Amino acid sequence: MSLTHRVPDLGALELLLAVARHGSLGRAAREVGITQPAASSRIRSMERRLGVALVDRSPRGSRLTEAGALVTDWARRVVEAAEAFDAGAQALRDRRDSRLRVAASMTIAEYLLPGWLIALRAGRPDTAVSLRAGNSAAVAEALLAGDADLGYVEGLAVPPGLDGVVVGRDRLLVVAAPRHPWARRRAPLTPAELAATPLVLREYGSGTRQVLDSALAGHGGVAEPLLELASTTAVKAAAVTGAGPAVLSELAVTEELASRRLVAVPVAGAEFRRELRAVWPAGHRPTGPARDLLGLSRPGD
Amino acid sequence: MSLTHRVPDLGALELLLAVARHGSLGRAAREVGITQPAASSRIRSMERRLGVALVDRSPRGSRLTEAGALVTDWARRVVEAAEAFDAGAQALRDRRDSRLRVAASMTIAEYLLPGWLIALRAGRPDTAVSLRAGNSAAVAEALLAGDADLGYVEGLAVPPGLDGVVVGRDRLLVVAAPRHPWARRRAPLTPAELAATPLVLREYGSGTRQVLDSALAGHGGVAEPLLELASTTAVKAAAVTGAGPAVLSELAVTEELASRRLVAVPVAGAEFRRELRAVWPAGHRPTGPARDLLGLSRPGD
DNA sequence: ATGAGCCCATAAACTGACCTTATGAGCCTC
DNA sequence: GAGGCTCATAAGGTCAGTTTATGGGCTCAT
Repeated sequence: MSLTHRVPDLGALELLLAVARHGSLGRAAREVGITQPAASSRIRSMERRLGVALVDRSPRGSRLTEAGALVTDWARRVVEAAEAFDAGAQALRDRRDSRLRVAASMTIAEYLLPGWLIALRAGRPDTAVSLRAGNSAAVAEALLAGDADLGYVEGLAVPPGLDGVVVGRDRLLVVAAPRHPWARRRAPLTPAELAATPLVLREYGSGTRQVLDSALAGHGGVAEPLLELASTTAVKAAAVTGAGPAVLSELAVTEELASRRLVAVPVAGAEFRRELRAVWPAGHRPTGPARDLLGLSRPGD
Repeated sequence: MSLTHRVPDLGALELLLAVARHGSLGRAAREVGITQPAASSRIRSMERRLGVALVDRSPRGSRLTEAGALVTDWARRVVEAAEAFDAGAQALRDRRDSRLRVAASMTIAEYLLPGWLIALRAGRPDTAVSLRAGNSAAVAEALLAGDADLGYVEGLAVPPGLDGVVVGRDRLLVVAAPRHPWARRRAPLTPAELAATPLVLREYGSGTRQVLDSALAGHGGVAEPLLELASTTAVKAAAVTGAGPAVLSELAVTEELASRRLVAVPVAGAEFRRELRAVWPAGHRPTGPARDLLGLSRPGD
């Protein structure tokens, strides 16, 4: 039936990665903390389930088969997503009294922060991080009230009372399903055309909506939306199924663009960039773990 | 301990997504094929494990909490990776006698094909697909011998005896850890500099290596590699930890670039693009399921 | 050549997570 | 207030994955 019955569980995938690294079932077993027979049986049952031999066993160790190498690469992506899940969830848990309290806008919390937290944990395993997600105003408020040590916002400017540095850039992209007429255009869209067309947008789109509104203000403003949906993913899904063009953060659609489930439509003349900034109360440069995290998120310096 | 104890299993994540979609535990349970009490207990145990309330229960249904919405988005990425795993693995299983036999180069098989197969399954659930991965020569051979119905290759030209269409473009990027001096350069690298620098490269890098060699042939050829590693991921890992600059497919590093674990270094004057092509025996345009898959991979037409 | 040390496989028994069925309680609509 | 929906709790069954114990194959050094 469903995924669960066809895809091995995370433990099995981790075990497979360990086998790939070590070239031995026994040593892989030790790494993930089980005994060798358990590993043997688990890999075998995974091979049965997939119907493909994954490792070549020999008295001198085990190597991945060609198919095994491919499966391992797919498994790695699943495990990496699970690590990001874990890093985010762990930060979400420690509501109060954490050593490092971070407040971030939704896009950053969703797509970037988990990666930074994985890196932070690699360097400082004992740092407990807590995370609050909200719009720019909420982030600023948390920082100024002393409820957060470091913030991340996306938008056009640093909120008043805060200092900040740019840690990345994001673009809003106009995307459409490959079958949509816009996907085949030669000429870029004009801002006026975009403004006149009903789009699929986020409902509570503070970040996205704000940039879009200000970019199109001079062209008559954004048209009445075709659909207003509650989550980024809902918007993506609507766009993929061809409901209409959507405007989404570049970070949210890298996957879909690579696999061509969505196509980016160039727009002439309008600037849809927005800065991603780390912010803190004016005059109080972050110290301690906040400084470490800041360093990870702007690694160029 | 490890990931498995902190991250809910795939079934629980799917259930959570179903709850988000339906706004009700009971209906979500029905969707994933379990009973309502099972769903209730599973969601509860997930909340206990994460230490965060995920859904607001009420006599009129259940809605995600704010934290729940964030967790659900992370969960979705895990589930999507699992779906890609499944699509790939399923194709790998049906070695022989499948209705649609695909041969693809490694990069395409790894990063793009699973997405296309998910889409193919959505439209034609009963099509059994089999997959062989290999370099361009192996793909061509399989097609000409009648062992494959459709092929995908990356490279500079269509192999002799085949027809093909471009289904996408890929760039090779020079990437370095954020702390590497190249990450802070203002001026683009010159091809000669690149050619003179020892790099981290794939060992059996037919595709990547071929493009790199030909692009740098006029500048003295590629220097002796710093490291030669067996998998794309090993190369990425080495680059991230600062072993040295690497040259990798854009498709392989979108994640790392977005989270700034790696930085792309511009190169002046050298063209590192390569075409991704669907190919078939000359004169035998694909029909049936092969045509469907071809349509999915070049959705622009 | 023979024993030590690595590799993996198999067998039997234990454990626990997850499932189902059965039931109850709260809220809303008619 | 009956019937619809919602979710929670309790009791019992099932099965995957675990451990411990054992055996066989290969290689290397003595």
